[in-house]
Amino acid sequence: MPTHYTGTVEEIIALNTFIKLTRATESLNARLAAKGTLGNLTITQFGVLEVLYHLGPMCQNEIGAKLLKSGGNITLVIDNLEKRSLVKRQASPEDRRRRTITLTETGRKLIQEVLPVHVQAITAEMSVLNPQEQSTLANLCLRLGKKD
Amino acid sequence: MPTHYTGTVEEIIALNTFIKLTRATESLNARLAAKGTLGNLTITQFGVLEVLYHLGPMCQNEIGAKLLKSGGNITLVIDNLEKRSLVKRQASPEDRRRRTITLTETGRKLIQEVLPVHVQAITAEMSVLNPQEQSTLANLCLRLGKKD
DNA sequence: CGATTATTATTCAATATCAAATTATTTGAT
DNA sequence: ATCAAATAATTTGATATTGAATAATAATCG
Repeated sequence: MPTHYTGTVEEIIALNTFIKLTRATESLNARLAAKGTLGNLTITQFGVLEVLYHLGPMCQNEIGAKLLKSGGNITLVIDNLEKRSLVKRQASPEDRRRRTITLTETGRKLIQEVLPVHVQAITAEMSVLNPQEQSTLANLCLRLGKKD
Repeated sequence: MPTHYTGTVEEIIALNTFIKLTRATESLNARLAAKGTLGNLTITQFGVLEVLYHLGPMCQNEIGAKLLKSGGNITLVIDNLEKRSLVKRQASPEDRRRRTITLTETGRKLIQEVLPVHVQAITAEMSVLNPQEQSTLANLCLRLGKKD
């Protein structure tokens, strides 16, 4: 029904699964964005603050690796966060190529305030599946996402 | 382990599932992009050609609804496809606000050529899960993506 | 009929995103 | 120790993406 592609049974199943996975992720994110629980942050900005909050200061490279984003992208996102004084760049003493990124007090306060609200929103959206179903989904996704 | 957030069991499970879902989708797409099976098309351009190929000519609005993209975005993507002569805009006779988008012969040839290769790549990536697991995943995602 | 409302596409401004090129620095091998 | 290769950040150019504003057209309702 969703797939109009003609191919082997294996291909139809794979394509159908891929499409549903993609659509679930996109529509979930669209609904979360519509709820406005991200506190005037983009998804990626939120991700950067969140990773700094939970894992402590780190260089841009590491942030990019955690979030699966390119270096050039992280440079821009950090630029925009820095303009709003949510993070700051510091020279790294051991390696002068690196800039260590730290949360400012403002940044910490913001993520502390926004995170629980956003987690609530995620929890509400996910609740169409019961905990066991969610765990099943998480495990399947974990295997699919491997190789990172 | 992946989630450093402190909250209720329900929240932890939901957040963990959400993160794994997001990462699976992103890393899957990154690996597919790396394979270069998209024939010099971006994901969205591919999506536009694919939907026109399988569902026939339609106006930009409809394309946007299918792909969950904004109107402004579709205008630009169609612009870029039109520059490469892969689609063309036609005035709609019944409604002069609409532009009907049609595949050109070049566009049809391209998507016919690229689609099977890309489906193969998707099938290969999905094959870490057996067909039954894929179906389970598809069903869970379908329920999660509802409300579109 | 005529005015209000809705819909379609476009434009604009801001942010995201990647890949490729560049610069600065570090590391490793000889 | 020196030189080559690797790594970190930045810049640039192209495309994506949204939301808001606008213009053109259509539909509705009083």
